[in-house]
Amino acid sequence: MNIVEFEEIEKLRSYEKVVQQFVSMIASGQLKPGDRLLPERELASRLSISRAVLREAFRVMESLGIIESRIGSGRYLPKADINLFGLSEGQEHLALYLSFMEARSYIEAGTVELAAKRATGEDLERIKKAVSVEISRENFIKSDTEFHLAITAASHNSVLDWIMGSQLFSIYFTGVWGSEDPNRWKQISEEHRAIYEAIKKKNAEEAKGAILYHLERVKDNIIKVKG
Amino acid sequence: MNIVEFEEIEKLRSYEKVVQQFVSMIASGQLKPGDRLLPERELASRLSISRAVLREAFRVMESLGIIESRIGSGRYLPKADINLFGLSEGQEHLALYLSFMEARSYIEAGTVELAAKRATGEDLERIKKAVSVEISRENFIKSDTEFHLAITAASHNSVLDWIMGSQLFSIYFTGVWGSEDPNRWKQISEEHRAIYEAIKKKNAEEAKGAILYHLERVKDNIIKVKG
DNA sequence: AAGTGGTCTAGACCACTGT
DNA sequence: CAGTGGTCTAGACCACTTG
Repeated sequence: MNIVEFEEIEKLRSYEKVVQQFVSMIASGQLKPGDRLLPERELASRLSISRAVLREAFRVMESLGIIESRIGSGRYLPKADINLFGLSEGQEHLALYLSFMEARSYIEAGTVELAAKRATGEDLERIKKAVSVEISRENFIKSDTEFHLAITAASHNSVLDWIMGSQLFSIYFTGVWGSEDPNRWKQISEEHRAIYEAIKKKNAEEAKGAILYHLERVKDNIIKVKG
Repeated sequence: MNIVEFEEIEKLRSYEKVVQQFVSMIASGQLKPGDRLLPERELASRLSISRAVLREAFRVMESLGIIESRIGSGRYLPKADINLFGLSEGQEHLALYLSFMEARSYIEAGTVELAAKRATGEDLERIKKAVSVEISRENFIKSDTEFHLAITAASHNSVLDWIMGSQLFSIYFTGVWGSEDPNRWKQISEEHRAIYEAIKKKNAEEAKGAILYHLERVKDNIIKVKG
């Protein structure tokens, strides 16, 4: 996984910018499951891009499962299974988030376990650096994401790497789920540090326990705030 | 995840057919890491499709990480170390496959655990049906894939569903890893059945143990044959 | 019937790479 | 310099869904 360096980029292709724009609208909740997008032709003119580029973006989003095209009808955000977590209408957003956290608990149980076994000195440096950053409102998403991707890289498994770095996952990582509570920021730092220490000690079981605890806390915190 | 019914479909969009064609060429080893594809304009005329459709296909493959576009140079299959295929080469080939199996062990530990908790009668029917098929050389990939996707569906987690059903995973599922040994087919059926029974009993721990055992056996079998 | 996605045509110009 | 991807234009026709 590449480190996301916010300074350099900006050389994205047109279609990638479009995807990012939609991804962030989904992440922020401006676009919700079940919503219908504007017609392709109209969207193209509003965004000042050609239909061709817009369609490239749609294809990618389609393959990510974040939109559905229905011939003769339009493009939609797939409806979420809200029943699952005992949620009610209007909480589809939260339903998706809980599925995501659930999936992460399995996937990251894997990445930390492997990281504990395989992390090189360089890997540990990157994780340590991510842990050292003091969390603030501004850098919350960036530093949290970097911490989890640093562990992923240390797991040296290209498939897990692909999953954690996928555009779909970035929807959640860049979502509106950041905590506003400075006390929670401190706790997060401590939880991250515990994971780091366990990996450094090459104690896979401890690392696994630490990340599961961390993800559980993250989830509970969101439910408390949004649920 | 939708059930793949080979009888009905065929109504794929043009770009999906193109993606499938490339995916199967990668899975079969006709295309290898480092290979350069033909120029976009030439490929379009050879496949008798418009440049626009071909580009849609390339965008999707790009987002899957299975091709890279280099302006002014061409499109390439990523080199072996970072990439996710190489299914017909020697050693990297195997390393990649092991990454995949490793990732699956974590992900499917999740899907079976959740399936044991959440599977509906309908879900169990689908899994049972998949287990009931007698494995042969012809249906090996299809029936094995269907079994694992049926469990995934029963987990009722859209994120895990997306991962297991992704085109990237299909490269491995449709790869050259099928066993040729009829005795092994029988064992696979038994292992599948054990997983099914555990899910049916809603015994998550047993289901987890059963799938980890199964995946371990699959892996060992491949190493024995290909390693 | 109108709206919308799916696909195509037949070009064009730019930016970049490699020789 | 020629080749190649990135993007665009300005249309067109078909198949399908919805009212």
